[in-house]
Amino acid sequence: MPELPEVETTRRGLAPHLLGRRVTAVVLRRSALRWPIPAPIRDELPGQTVTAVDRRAKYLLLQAQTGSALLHLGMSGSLRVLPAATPAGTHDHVDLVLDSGCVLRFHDPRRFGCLLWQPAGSVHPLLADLGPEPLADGFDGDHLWRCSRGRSAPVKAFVMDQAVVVGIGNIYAAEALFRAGIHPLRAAGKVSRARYQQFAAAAREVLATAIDHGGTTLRDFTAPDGAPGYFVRDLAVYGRVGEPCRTCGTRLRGRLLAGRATVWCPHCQR
DNA sequence: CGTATTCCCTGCACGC
DNA sequence: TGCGTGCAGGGAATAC
Repeated sequence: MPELPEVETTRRGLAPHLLGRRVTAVVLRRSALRWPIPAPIRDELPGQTVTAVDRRAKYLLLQAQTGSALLHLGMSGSLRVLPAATPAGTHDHVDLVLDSGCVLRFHDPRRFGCLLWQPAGSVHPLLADLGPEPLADGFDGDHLWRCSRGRSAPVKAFVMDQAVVVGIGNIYAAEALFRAGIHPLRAAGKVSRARYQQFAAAAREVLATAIDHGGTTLRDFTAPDGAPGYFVRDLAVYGRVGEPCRTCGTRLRGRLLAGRATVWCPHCQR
């Protein structure tokens, strides 16, 4: 599902098609995804040129002159660049028509995604309280250790909190915790500084490798050229409940944690 | 403030 | 074959 690597894969795929292109029209086949699509997307964006395609956390920002289009893929969203004449299918909610003869098409069956507008010079409230980027300077084990003191929530929920560190969702939390040898149910405040340093390194490695492999495709995700992500073959624990641990052979355990499927190796993770 | 729970939505895998 | 049920999950909203 779209976590940081899938959003970054999308960003990299979109950039060459969008940079320097003018949005000639916006086609809204649905007025709201998770939230109503604000008027400036329809009224202000057409005629403007895309000057940058950025990512912050799991959000994509298409920078234009008077503001930025802010996109979130939610659970099932994907963006494709297609020839303008390509007929729209079910759940193809929005097209940004480009002066290149292509359209940027937003497809999202479950409609947990969003398309919002951020006026130039302002920061959208959704972006205001986000934690550091895990692949940038400013994120390390000490940051996690300091944030976690006194927190009794399970460490898995803690590292998925976007105010603590961004971009880590259910899949990559499970994978990074496995690589760091940390049990997902352990209280965040009881995890040592050294363990958080291991986790930070593991998270960087998992995210970077997943980006190299074009993300993880379980069902819906595709890159803008339609390609699936191949990191699914590298998953050590996610989706493997009851199967043997690839390190020690122990049967992987699973349970629901804060509404999320959680998987771990009872031997390798403490 | 922190934590746990609910809800939004559709498609698909199940079991009967 | 078809129908009901449960699950998938990002993250805001809500309750405590």
